[in-house]
Amino acid sequence: MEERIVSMKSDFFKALAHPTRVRILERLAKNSEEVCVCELIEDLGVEQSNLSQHLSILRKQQIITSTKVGLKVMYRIKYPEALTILEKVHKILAQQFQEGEALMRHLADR
Amino acid sequence: MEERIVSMKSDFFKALAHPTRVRILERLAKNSEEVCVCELIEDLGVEQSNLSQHLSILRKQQIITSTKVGLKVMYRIKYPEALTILEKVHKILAQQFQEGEALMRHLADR
DNA sequence: TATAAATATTATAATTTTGTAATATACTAA
DNA sequence: TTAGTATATTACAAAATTATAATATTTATA
Repeated sequence: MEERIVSMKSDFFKALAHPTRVRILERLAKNSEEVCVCELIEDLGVEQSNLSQHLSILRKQQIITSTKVGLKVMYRIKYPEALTILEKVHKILAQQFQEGEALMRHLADR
Repeated sequence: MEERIVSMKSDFFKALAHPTRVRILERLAKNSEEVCVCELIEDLGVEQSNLSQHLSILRKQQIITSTKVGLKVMYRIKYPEALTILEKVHKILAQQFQEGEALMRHLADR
């Protein structure tokens, strides 16, 4: 049971473990209103099909939700706590930058 | 450049996106002291080689650090903020449980 | 009803991640 | 120096993730 919770936590992190999905959340965070898929396609510059799959992954984790309005589908963040997690990661990276570690490590692995 | 930061954020989440790595962090969080690899092997019940690789991934992201003491290598959490992130995820899951969503979704995808 | 627009789903090949097994390294003690 | 202990690294096959392309679904409108 504890086993299962751990697995659910790692699933949560998996949902955030892709640049496009991080960008989706940051875009939704910007104007805390709903954003339609069409606008996300424009702003993020990714393929419609690809974006749709990434949205699906975030939706399954209940990090975002959507409502259909006419032809369009509007997405918004469901758990604002997810945003504070993103902010915390940003702060950790900032700290690592100060110590000169973050960028070097990042560059090393490419 | 912003592009690169987004990529570093998703790399950070990737480091947490595995049950064994979540368990490593939670084990290190328990007694906020150092823990040797041998103890982690015991407690987590995973292969030595496998554990070592997971430790390596967390080390690269600077989430943990190690010091060698004789034959043993002691690990500890480097950025305590990483733990608060884990706690936040726990709270989000708890909320989702209350709404009856979390477990169902988890079970559905197996 | 037929067409078009917006989004989702499916299939699939390429890439990445993972676990196991084997080997290597670093340190201690005899 | 030799043997033993603790941990890391490497090689590789299996499993999971990803992007692209093709197709399907839903809704609006002519």
